[in-house]
Amino acid sequence: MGLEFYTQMEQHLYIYNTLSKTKEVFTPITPGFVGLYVCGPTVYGHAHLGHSRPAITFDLVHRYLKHLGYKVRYVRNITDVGHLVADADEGEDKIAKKAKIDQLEPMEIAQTFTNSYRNDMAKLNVLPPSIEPTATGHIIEQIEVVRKVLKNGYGYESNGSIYFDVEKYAQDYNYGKLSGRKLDDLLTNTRELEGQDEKHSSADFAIWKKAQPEHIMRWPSPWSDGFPGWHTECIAMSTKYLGDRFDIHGGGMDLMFPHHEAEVAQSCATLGHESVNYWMHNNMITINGQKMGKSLGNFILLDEFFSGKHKLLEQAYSPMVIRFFMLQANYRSTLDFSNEALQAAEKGLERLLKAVELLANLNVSSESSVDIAALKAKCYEAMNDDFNSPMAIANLFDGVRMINSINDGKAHISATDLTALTKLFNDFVFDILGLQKEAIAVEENTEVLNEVVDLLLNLRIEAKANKDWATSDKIRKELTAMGFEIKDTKDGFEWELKK
RNA sequence: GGUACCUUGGCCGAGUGGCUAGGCACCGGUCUGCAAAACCGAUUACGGCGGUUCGAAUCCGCCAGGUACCUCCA
Repeated sequence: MGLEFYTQMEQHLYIYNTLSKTKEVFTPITPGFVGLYVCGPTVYGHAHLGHSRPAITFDLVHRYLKHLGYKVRYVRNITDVGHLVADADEGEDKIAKKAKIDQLEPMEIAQTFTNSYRNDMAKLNVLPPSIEPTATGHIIEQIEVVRKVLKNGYGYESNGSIYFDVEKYAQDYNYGKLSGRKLDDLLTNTRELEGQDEKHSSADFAIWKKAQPEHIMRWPSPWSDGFPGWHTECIAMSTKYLGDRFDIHGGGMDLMFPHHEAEVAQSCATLGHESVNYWMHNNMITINGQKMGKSLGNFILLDEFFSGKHKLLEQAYSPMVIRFFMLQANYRSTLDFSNEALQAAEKGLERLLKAVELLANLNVSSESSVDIAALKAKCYEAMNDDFNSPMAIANLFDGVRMINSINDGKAHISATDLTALTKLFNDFVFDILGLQKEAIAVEENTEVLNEVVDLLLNLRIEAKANKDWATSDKIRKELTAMGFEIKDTKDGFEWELKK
């Protein structure tokens, strides 16, 4: 394993870079090491379906890079500053005001939703990042970024707030190179909005905001008591932990502009060069063909998927079904959620995991009628092509058919090939795709349950021996209705409890 | 309104110029007392119109629909 393993793989890993809009060969800055930064959640509510897409996308990236033998430092921030005044929902109480009255600390709210987020991510089997920095923990670093922007002449103060001077910056650098925007278009197409008078230009963005009286999250700075602008947060923390130049920066496509564009600008304005070599953006999610929004009534929390408690959901969907469903689509495509699609994914996942279990029981032959090396090559080829998990999964299903055929005695496999096939499936299904077997629903009294079911099925065998099909079918039918799956075999029966 | 991207069979979703994606559903067959599971096989396709090409789902243009951003906050 390790680096030797990587160098053995003759293919290169290609990554689609938003900067160039092409797939580029991935070359890390320091051989053997990868710095990966991903924009994390804003902790002002429980995680919804939309949060899972970037988390799972970059978990796949993280896992695959590790699998290739890289030592990955994965930084994913927690945004816990700046939003605690008036929220997106006008109708709701302003959290800061409420916080004061109810004796709730804003940090307590942030902590609650941070814990909730981590809990949901763990259920989705998303590996924790190496570093999970908070914005509130890096105020000094952000003030330092603001100071450098001012010192280099790319910012100005206005009534205690500091703004990034986009037009000045655009004279020296290409503002819009990441998102494909043109500054002229931005200036002509921007509508006039209230509260913009502090800015010289509508394209400028705040890097330090003076706090209004009701804003209780505030820090002293040379300019005012206030808080850092959101765009400053990520560039301060990414470069702190990954260096002035690092390999990969990820996030949702919705963040490309202005957030990531502003990061590029601040990087150039403070360091004189860009920090990020590869920008990766995951696409968005729709539900029944519509975008997700609170006003549309299709806003579904992750926990509601897990419990099935939402009016649009016909049933509960386990975290692994959500994960598998997402991995069956390319991360750069929009993905549409529906009950029908999720139920299909649930069955597909079951088929895949069942085949993995069969691997341990396969009989070996002196020769193989299956080509494991070719299968393995196709799986890596897929992943090396910009993390094409749907293609990798399609290849794994070819492997599933092999496994089932061998199990049926219609194909055979040598001991060496079986070892290779088992390793391939363990690597891809568990390590790279990050799937896992579901916890068994019935955990208590399992032994007694086993005995009772076996007893019933043995009675059924007797009935069958007597050709008493009525009794035999009644037992099977009722057990099936309870959620058991009954399979007759040559020697007797097999059963399992579904869900 | 502007910019970018997308539109594949009953459903989801790969695929960038000629070659079976895959999963789920459905149908036929093998197996089974009958089923289930598994295996084998069949069927259903590239939004609309026009163009380039010997040949297009794949390139170009127009139209329709969708998504994201274009504003504060994150």
